[in-house]
Amino acid sequence: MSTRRATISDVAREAGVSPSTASVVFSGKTPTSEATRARVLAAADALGYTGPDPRAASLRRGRSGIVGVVFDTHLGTAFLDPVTTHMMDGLADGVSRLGAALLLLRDDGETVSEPSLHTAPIDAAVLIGCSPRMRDSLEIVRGRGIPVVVVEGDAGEGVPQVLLDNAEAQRAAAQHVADLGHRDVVIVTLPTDTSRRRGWVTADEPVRVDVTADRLAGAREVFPRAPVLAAATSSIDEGAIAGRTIFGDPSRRPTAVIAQSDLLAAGVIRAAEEAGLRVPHDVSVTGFDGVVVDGLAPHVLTTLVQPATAKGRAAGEAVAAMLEDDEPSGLDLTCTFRVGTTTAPPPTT
Amino acid sequence: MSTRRATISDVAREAGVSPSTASVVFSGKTPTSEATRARVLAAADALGYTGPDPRAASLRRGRSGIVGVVFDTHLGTAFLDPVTTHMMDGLADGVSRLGAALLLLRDDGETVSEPSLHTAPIDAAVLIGCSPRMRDSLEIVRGRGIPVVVVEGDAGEGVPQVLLDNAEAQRAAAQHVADLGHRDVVIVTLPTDTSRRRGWVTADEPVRVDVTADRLAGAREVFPRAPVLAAATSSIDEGAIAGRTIFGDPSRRPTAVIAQSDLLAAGVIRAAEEAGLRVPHDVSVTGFDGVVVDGLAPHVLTTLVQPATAKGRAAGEAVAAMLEDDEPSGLDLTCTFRVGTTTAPPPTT
DNA sequence: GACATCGATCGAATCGATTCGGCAGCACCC
DNA sequence: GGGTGCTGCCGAATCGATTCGATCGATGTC
Repeated sequence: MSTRRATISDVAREAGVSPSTASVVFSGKTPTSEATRARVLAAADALGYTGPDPRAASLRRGRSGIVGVVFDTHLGTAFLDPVTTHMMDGLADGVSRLGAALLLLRDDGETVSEPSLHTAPIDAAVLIGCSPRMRDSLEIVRGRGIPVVVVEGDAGEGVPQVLLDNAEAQRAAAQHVADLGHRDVVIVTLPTDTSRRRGWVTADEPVRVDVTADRLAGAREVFPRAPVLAAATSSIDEGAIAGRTIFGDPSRRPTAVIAQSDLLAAGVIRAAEEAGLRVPHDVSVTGFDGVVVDGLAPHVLTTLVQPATAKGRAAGEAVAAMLEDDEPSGLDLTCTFRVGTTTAPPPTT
Repeated sequence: MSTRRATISDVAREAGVSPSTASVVFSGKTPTSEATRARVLAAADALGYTGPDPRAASLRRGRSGIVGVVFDTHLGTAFLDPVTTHMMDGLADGVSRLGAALLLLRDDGETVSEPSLHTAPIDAAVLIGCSPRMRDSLEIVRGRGIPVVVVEGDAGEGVPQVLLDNAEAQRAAAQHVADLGHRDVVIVTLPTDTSRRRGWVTADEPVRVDVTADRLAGAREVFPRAPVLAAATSSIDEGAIAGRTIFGDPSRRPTAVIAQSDLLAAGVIRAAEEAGLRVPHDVSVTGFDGVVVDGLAPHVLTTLVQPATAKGRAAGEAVAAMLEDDEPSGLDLTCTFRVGTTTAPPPTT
């Protein structure tokens, strides 16, 4: 019974047509008469043939219908971030017009087991962010001649990018804080490197993650001398850790904290409240992303709302365009500044 | 310049060996002399050959190294649920020993564009949950002769399942509530159907989603007559909506709410507090899942902690086993009951 | 010195479908 | 009735790699 599965040739023979005709019945690339069509379908049914083998089809076609999405973290970690989640959603939408599915790929440098970038049957790749490690991934993918789109990262010539006006947006938020009268500000950043080190960042230390660097640059335009504290990841817990560091020494408390993500901001707020500070009365906090942070109520974060879903969709559409030999068009998206209830003038002491 | 890419035959010719030898150098399936190995690698380098075409390889091998994960929701929606997220993480781990990657597939019934279950080059599939729609997916996949593992769903003979003791666990939690003295209880369920209808569920109404049905059965063992309210999805917001419905009429307020997920429970708690009720003094709330719900502090949810990551890993390993022709072993996992600060005896009025 | 042994390499078949030029049949028109 | 234009189907080449039995030298043994 369990001999090998039927092939399209078997079906063709059973239906009394040539393999090419049978193929055409399934793909619909060429018109066929209603009669043969029915015969082929009946034969397929009789033989339990469920359609062309995608492996063979993709070899011949040179297309697999799969777009790889490359992360540089544990998937669970990546999906913890609502921004990523929304972006994936947009991405799925964006590539769906291609009829493509998304393959989750992780490039953590030294994975030996190999479903990796080197060997995955993908038509195109989307790189999320652009840490140094990602740059390696980029090389690999380009080496394979696979079209690639980079979301929020600098990718070099010929690679369409989906960018956010991180620097300018963050500058605007910082300016808002400055306009309120704050002078004593601490900046809490996203990871500065893939090594995920946590701690104070000196002024001349290189920041290797584009998003982090851009937002930092924007904030520094307004507050060039503000102390900078890097978090190990974007999460409420990490924000709280940073917050405890910041508010731990009562003699050196800032009047405002500029966080590079909403999750971090939420954590900072939590830490502030733990330390007996009221937000925004004693300390102002700004975020970045504009995601819904559960448990932040009744606060409404002053933040930069970024179009996360649109970002994903744009990337998906750029991929689709490249695969259809259209011009690979990148896209620059802009954030919207939203004033919430977590910023106010500094305490008048 | 941009002629077609080099093939392994080109490399072989350039290196002065046969294609088979070149192939073997890349796959390492057969020992080769150091000298030829070096020559082949050099030739590959010279021609810009970056390794075997995965499409051709997978055709010949009959394996693609890809495991499909099938969802029946928007991906963004699915990933909003921390349980799913953790499970994906475990899954990625579990299949990694195969060197396989995960392909995100959505089966929303009528998608016409076709990266779908019918045509995806997957070696195996993992179905998450088992709504009626999923049962169709199951048929499709089995029709293609692809090994499949079902997580928390009834799949029929021969399909390994990764199950949770939903009914028993929920019964235990309900019993705890009963032991505290509660008699007036409302149950808030996960969606009962893919149509995602929200609202009261009558006693004889069929519940088509296995997880929902099992947990409901467990709760009903203790509270057979408790009113049942279905949420449209598992989220804090939905929980809050349900909570507002429940606490909206002051004359008919229950003393305890059994929610089928932590997110729902968190929402119910929020709604209770909106209505001026204190948890657990005025109303007790239990959850299910044991995930970390941001913003629930200072409450610690009384809930059933499920091993979400282990669930995913088990599914991944079952897949790996099937592909290696081992016995497909399912697994029954158990939840741990955790008493938190959201349950207490009913108010003594 | 002949023969068995072992390791590295080669040849040819194969995986399963798609594609495209060509060809047969038919209807239509003048 | 012969030429023209369509439709619908067929054949054969092709996509790029893998696999396995055969081959070929070289080494080791008696």
